[in-house]
Amino acid sequence: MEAIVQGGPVSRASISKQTGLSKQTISEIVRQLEIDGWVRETGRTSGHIGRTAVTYELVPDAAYIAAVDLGGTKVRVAIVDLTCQVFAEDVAPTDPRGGPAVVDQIVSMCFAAAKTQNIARDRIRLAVIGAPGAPDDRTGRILLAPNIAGLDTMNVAAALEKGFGFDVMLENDVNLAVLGENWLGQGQGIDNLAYIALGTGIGGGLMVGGNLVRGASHAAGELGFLPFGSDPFEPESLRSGAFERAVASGGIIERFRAATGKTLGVPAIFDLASEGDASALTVLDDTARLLARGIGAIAVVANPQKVILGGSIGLRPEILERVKTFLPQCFPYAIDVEASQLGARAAIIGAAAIGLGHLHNTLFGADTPDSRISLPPANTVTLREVAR
Amino acid sequence: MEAIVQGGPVSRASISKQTGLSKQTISEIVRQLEIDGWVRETGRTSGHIGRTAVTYELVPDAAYIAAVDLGGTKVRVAIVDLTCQVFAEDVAPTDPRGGPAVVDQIVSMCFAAAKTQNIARDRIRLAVIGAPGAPDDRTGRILLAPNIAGLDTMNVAAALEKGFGFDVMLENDVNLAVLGENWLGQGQGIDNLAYIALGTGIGGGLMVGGNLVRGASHAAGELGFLPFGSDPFEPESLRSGAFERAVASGGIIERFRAATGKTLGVPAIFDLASEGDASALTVLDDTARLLARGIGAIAVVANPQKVILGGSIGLRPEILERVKTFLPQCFPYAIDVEASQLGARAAIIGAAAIGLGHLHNTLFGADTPDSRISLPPANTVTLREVAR
DNA sequence: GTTATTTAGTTCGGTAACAGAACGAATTAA
DNA sequence: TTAATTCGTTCTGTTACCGAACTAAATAAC
Repeated sequence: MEAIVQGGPVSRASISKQTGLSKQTISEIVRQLEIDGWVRETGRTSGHIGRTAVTYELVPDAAYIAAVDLGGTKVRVAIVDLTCQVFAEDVAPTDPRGGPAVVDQIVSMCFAAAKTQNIARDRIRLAVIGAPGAPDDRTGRILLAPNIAGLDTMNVAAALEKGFGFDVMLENDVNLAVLGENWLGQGQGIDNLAYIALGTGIGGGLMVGGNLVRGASHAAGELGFLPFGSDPFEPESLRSGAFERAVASGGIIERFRAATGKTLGVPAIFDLASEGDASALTVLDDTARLLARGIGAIAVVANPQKVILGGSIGLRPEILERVKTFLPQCFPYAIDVEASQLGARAAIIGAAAIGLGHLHNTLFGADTPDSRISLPPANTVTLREVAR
Repeated sequence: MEAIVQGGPVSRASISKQTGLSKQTISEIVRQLEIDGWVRETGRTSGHIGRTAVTYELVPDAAYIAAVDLGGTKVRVAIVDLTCQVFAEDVAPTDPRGGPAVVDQIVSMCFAAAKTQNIARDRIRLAVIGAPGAPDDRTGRILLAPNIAGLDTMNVAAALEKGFGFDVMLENDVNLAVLGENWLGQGQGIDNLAYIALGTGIGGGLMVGGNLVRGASHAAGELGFLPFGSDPFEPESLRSGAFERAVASGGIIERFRAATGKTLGVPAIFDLASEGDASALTVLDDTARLLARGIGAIAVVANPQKVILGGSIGLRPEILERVKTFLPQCFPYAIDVEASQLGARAAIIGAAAIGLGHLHNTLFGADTPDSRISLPPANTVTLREVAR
């Protein structure tokens, strides 16, 4: 029934052709789905030779998914239906107490958002939570997430499932971002895709052969520890990452301070650069050179077709244009690099992607030939803002 | 029928338990395989309560595979049976004319090796060729292989299939090596595995989630272009790789020459180091530090559980012990690093692995849930040398 | 030695997930 | 109006399994 998910109104004969299954088989399956309430008739085709066909579509509000992007400073939630239409969305500062307080915050924000649209709680079937660090499937803990207290000492997944009353999936937030780009962003249709989030820190998400790369201990993409930018053998590099020290906002501020004696924030340094300040321009150049090298390192290992930049610094056009200048100077073949158009919403969209794929699979018993996520195509999806 | 492949003599009831299929289904399948000549009875179980069972095994010589490791200087071929027993093996210098001459050389070496064991040509069902560079599935060419002339201007796959008279598969040689390690080497049972071949040059093979990483243009693993070791913005680095210039044999020789004024080959430098020569020891230390950083870079992107070192330099114990010292100094968490025990044979074994997996799949119509290769377990496999 | 228990293997009849063939239904084209 | 095309249903069939029941053949217990 991927054919119904994959397209808008569709006839049974059309599904038969797309899937190679016989018309009688498709008729039977669609009959059952209609009885169960998952699909409905939308009308008939017209304007072509031959008998007109009855068209069917997925019933969008048969179920909803809660998508959450949990960050060290903010938490963003959204309620989406089976066609990924966003019915409710909210952003709030992350509860600084961490642990159970954050769990409670997530649950109540989701249910509050649903309530603003009169979506009953029992229509929400699944929640997907993107969080910094490495979610541990076996223990339900979130490891390597120093920005939020208490998540590595409790079973976050179980607590969320208890609070929500339905299934919860945890995933790294940058991994969700690359999924979101792959689904609705500039990474559509690309099986080998990298995403770099550069801001206060730096992290990466990677898809290889259409699959997310998590790694043996879910530590893939910890780009801050690339062994260049500063001396990787220094103790400070072991703690916070040789590359992150140099390329993220702290490194930018430090390089500007070393050149000018002044301590400014990153936005102010970008402002000075746009006014032609020589030191600021040099700092941006050095940042972009480092980022180009980081992109080269990813390309050497995994050969992505495209690299998408996100994060407060990664989204800056000044950085992208410089990276495009420097990358060909330090890497032997062309790599497509773009700034994310989804921006801060990439992870939410990725969460919705995982949730929809999971829900579709469990509802329709789909047996995908690999672990690729099967989703509606981008042109059937609308992202509708709602007033908060 | 993976159960038969996966174990030695096995009873139908045992297969039924392993696979969850019913006894009657298994009986029927085994009957058909026996009729077709793929399996045969080996005897009966004994010494347990209940009826004794008839045991079956794969008929090893029902088919053979030709495994080939094509390098710039040598070509190594092997003929293996369905249990990966090596019946014939040969090594020869690669024909320097390249192109069609190399194709002819491969074909004739394989058939000659088979003839030494009286294996009829029509018993060989498949050839797997590992070559440097990037095999292009669409055109049958091998790109990025400067060491062997003419492979990027002809359809190598088609020429080999014409010469052999059966199917041919092409794959990158380092990718085959990591597969070999994953199957019969120290990477057994590891889904996230990296292999580094360091000698005249450097290359990497990577498995993520049990799958080979080839990348968008099959350029994954070109470790020579990691952006450190030397300045990646220098034109020479763009040509031959900033990292490769520094860490491979050319870089070792150059660093020793710069320190001593003498030009020696790599083996001689290692000899001097074992005699306590301070400059030679420093050169080895620097090489290992660079290699440790390279391992760190792979770990940052893909988080492998283990890294296996191969190649003439990578196999040196002096390098491994230094890498183990330096890696914890520049990377925040432990990575298991080992020197390959398969050594120069890793790629041949990987070729046999791919060939066997492919053959098993086509013969038994196996529908694996993902693209993992299904192979006999290591303990049923013998690598038997034959006199040449 | 006989009986009880356990495990292997076969037979019989059945289900689920499809499919080919045929044909009626409903539209446009000639 | 007829011909051609496409949709959808009915009827019958195939394949890849399965449960239930039973026979066969071994060890364990008495």
